[in-house]
Amino acid sequence: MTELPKAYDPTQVEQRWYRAWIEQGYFHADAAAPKAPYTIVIPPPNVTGSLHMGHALFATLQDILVRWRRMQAYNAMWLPGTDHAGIATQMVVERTLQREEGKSRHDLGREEFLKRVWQWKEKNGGRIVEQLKVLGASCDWERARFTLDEGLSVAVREAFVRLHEEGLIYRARRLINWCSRCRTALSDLEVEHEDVTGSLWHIAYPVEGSDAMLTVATTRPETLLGDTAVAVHPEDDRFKHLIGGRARLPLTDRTVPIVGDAVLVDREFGTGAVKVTPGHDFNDFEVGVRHRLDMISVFDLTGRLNDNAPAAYRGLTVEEARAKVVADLEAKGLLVKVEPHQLALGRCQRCETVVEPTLSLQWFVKMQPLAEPAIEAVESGKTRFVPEMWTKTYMHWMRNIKDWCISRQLWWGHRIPAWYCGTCGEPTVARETPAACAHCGGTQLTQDEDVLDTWFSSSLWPFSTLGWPKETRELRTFYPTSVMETGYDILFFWVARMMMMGLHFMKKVPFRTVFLHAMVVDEKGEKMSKVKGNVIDPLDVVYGSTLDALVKKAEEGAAPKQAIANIKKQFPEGIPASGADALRFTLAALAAQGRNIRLALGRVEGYRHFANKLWNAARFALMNLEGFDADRFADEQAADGRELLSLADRWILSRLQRTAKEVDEALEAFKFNDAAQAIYRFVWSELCDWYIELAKPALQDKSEEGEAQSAPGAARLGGLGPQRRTAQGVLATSLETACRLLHPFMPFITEEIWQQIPKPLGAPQSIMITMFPTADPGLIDEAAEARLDEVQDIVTAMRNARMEYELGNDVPFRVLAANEEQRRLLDEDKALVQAMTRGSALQVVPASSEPQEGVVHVTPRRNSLALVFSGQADREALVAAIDKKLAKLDKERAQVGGKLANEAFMAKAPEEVVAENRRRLAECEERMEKLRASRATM
RNA sequence: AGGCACGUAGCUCAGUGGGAGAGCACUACCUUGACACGGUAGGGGUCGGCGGUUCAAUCCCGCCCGUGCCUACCA
Repeated sequence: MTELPKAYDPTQVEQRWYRAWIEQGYFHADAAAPKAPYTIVIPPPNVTGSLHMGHALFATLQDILVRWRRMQAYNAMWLPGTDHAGIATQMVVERTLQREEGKSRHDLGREEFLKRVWQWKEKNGGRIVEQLKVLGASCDWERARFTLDEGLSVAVREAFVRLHEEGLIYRARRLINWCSRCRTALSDLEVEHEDVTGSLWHIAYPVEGSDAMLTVATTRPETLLGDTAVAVHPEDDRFKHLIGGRARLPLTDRTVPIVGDAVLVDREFGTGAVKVTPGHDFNDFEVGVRHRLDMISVFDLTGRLNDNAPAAYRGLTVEEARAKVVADLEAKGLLVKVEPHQLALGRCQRCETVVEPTLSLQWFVKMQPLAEPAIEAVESGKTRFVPEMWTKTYMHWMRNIKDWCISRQLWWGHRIPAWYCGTCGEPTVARETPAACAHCGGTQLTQDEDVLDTWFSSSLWPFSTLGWPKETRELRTFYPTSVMETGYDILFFWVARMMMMGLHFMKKVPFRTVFLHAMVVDEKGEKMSKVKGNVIDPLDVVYGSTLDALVKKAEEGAAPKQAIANIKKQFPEGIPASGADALRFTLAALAAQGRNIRLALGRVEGYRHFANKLWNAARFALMNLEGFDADRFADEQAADGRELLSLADRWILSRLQRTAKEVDEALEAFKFNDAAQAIYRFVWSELCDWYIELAKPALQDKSEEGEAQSAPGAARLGGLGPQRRTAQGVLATSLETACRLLHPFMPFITEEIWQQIPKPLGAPQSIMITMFPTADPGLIDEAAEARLDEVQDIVTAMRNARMEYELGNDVPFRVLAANEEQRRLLDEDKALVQAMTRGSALQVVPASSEPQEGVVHVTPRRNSLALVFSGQADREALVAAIDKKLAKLDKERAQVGGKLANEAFMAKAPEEVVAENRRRLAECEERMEKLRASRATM
C-alpha cells in the first residue's frame, strides 16, 4: 500500500480528477434515462466575464446540489452556457477597436464589426467556462449553449413573433431611458439610482399679462428650454387663479400654459409650482398626456442640445447648458435662489453615464398580462422561493410591473425580426425574412436596425436551451427545471422574466424552486471592486498568488493608486494556494441564508486545514488497513457483525448515521452551511479527535492470526486479530462514508482518498457515481452514545486536572460511580479512557467507598462523576481552583433553585423542563458537596 | 419616502422560547509512529438600547439607535 504524502497538496490532485470525470462522461445526462430528472440551468455568465467570487459561489452551490442529486440516482443535468451580453461585449470590442486601430464600429460597418465581435468571442468567450471547470463544476458540457446560437436565435424570433401576434409586443413613441454614451435605450432595470446632493434652483417665470412672477423649483434648470407648461395644484389658493393663463418661458421666446395638476404637484414642496418638461421627465410626460401638452425634445441622442433649443444653446452638452442657463437666468434676475437638495440620479448600469429620459420610438413588451400567471404560480406554490422572504419582493415587483422596453440601438445581439415597408412604412414582423410587406404588398423592405435586450433571450433560457420551439425529448425530460439558483440581484432581470416567459410559452413554471443566494462581499462588508482593491479572485485562492502578482494584475486592470495600497495592506503575504475544495467548502459554510457573505481568507485557511486533516485521517487509515478485506468485513457485518463491534465502533457508526441524516436534511432545505458544519464536526471532532484515538489499541490487536506470524517486524505491521479486523472495517467504513457525504462539497480530495480505500468487489469506478449515504436507523445507538459521552467526560476531566494542577502523567485517578450499574459499565470502558489519557491509571470505585484520600475533581459536563487523584499539587492553587468552581456552581444553583422555588414556574412550565431543572439542581449540589469535602481535606 | 435584511467572543460567522457556539486570533503546555495545515487545556460575550408578551426572552412583539441592500415620479 503506497503511503500518501504527509501534507495534502490540492494542486497535484484537482485537475487530474476533473479530466478523468470528463473522459468518463460522468457529467452527461441522458434525456432518455429511466430516472427521475433533476435539472438546473446555469444562470449564464457574460461571455466577456472573468470568474469572480459571485460565479464561484453559484458554481459551488449548484455543483453541490447536482452532485448530491446525481449520487441519489437522479438523472441530474446541469446545463451550462454563456450570455452574449449585448452592451458589455459590444463595448469591450469597440474599445479594443478604437485602441488598436483607431476606428469606430461605424468605420467598419455592421457586418464587419459583427465579424470582429464573433472573432473576439471565439477567442475569449471560453475563458469563464475553463475557470468554472477549475472549481469542479460538473456541468453537462455537451449541452452548453450560447444565447446567440442558431437554436436560441430561432427561439428568440419565435417568441418575438408570437408575442407580437398576441399584441403583447408593440412599438410606440414613448419616454425611455437613454444612455448617450452607449447610444441606446435601456430598460428601467438597467438604470441604477444613486443618491447625490444636487441643487434645487428656484426660477421665476413671468406671468403673461401681469407683473406677477410664478416661481418654480427644479433640479434640472437646463430642461427649462423644453418646458411646455407650468403646473400648480388646482386647490392652491396662492396660484389657482393663474390656471388657464400663460407664463413666459425665460431665455426663450415661448409662452407656456399654466395648468392645474393635483397628481404632479405637492403644495408643500419647493415653491408649489412645477415646470413641466414632458420630453425629458417621466412625471412630466404623464402630465403632458393628461393635459395634451406639446412634447419637445431639446437634447439629441448624443447628449447635446438640438435645434429645438434657442440658438445660443445648440450644440452644448447637458452640463454646459445647465451652467449657461443658470448664468443667463441670474443675469436676467430670474434666479430666485439655489438650495442644496438630495436627489436620485439615474446612471447607466454599464458605463455610469447619467441617463436621459428621452422621447423615442421603441419596441415594448406589455407586461401585465404576462405577470398575472407568474403571480398566480407563486401564490399557489407551483414555484417557491428560498429564502421565503423573496416572495414578497417578487410579488411587489410583479404587481407594479411596467412595460419593458426591449429594443436596443446596438449591433451585437438578436436583430429585431421586423421589416419596414418602403412604400407604406408599416412594419412586418416575421420569423423569416419576408418577401413582401404584410400591409401593402410592397417589396421594398428594410429590417429594423436594432437588436433585442439581452435579457429578452435570457428570459427564454430555461426552455430555449432544451430545444424549444421544437418539441424535443430534452424539453419533455428536463422541463420544468428543478431549481433556479442565482443571486438575489437578478431576481427581476432573470427570475421574474423567466417565470413570465416560461409560463407563457410552456404553460408550466420554468422552475419549482428558486434559491437566491446572497452577495459575496469583502471582510468589512463592502462590495468587492477593482477601484477599492478589495477583490479576491477565486483563482488566486485556488492556485495562490504572490503580492507582486496581485499588484501587477491590479495595475494591468488600471486600478487606482489607493486600490494598490489597499491590496498591499490586505494581502501582505499574497494569497496562499488553498485549492478549489477549500474555497468551495468556505463558500458553502458561509452561505447562510439571508445575509451577505463576507469572505474572510482566514476561513479559507481554516478549511484548507480541514482538507489536510481529512487527508491525514486517510493516511492513518490506509497505514492501518494492511491486510484488510472489505468483502470479508461486509460478510461478517451481514452475519453477526454487531457482536464484534466495540463501544467505540458502535458510537462512531451511530454518529455517522446522524451526520448523514443532518447533511441530507440540510441540503433538502438549501442550508449549505449546516450541511458543511455537520460533516466538519464529524470528521474532525468525532472521527479524528475520538474514534481514531480510541481505535488505536484495537488496531494493534495481535491475537489469533496475528500470533501465528509473530516474526520480527510483525508487531510493527500490527496483527490480524478480530478486534483489529473490526476496527479496520469500521474505520474504513467511516472514512468512506464521510468521503461520500463530503463529496458534493469537496469533490477532488474525496475522490483522491476514496480511490485508495479498500472497497468490496464491484464497487463503482468513481466516488461521483456512488450512492449518497443515507442514515441507517439500525445503526443509531443511543446507549453507545451515552456511554461514550461519559467516557469523554472523564477523559476531559482527567486532562483538565492534569493541566490545572500540573500533575505528572503517572498520577493515578479513581472515578466514583454513583451506583453499581454505572460502576460496572465504567469498569468496562476503562480501557477507552486509558487510551485517551496515555494510559493513566484509573480505578472505578463506588461513591460510597468514601472517605477518599486525595483531591476530588468533578467532571466538566453534567453527569457529575467525581474523580479522585492524589499527588503533588500546590495546595493554595488547589483551594483557589476549587473556590472558583464552587462560586460558579453556587451561581448556577441559585439560578436553578430560584426557578424551582417559583410557583408560577412549577405550575406552568412543562414537566420535562421542571424535571430537567430538578436534575440540574441535584447535580449542582452533589458536585458542590464533593468539592467542599475535598476542600476540607486540605 | 416605503420595503427587506442585519447588529451574538478581538475578527468572520452559526444558533435556539428553558444550561451561549464554531473557525481564526490570543495564553500555557506538548516535536506522543496520521496530521505543528497538529494535540491538550484555558482566557474572553450585560447576544445593539429601551419597553412589552411569557412561569421563562439572545430568540416572539413594539419603539429607538446603527449598518447594508432593494423599490420609488416629490419637481
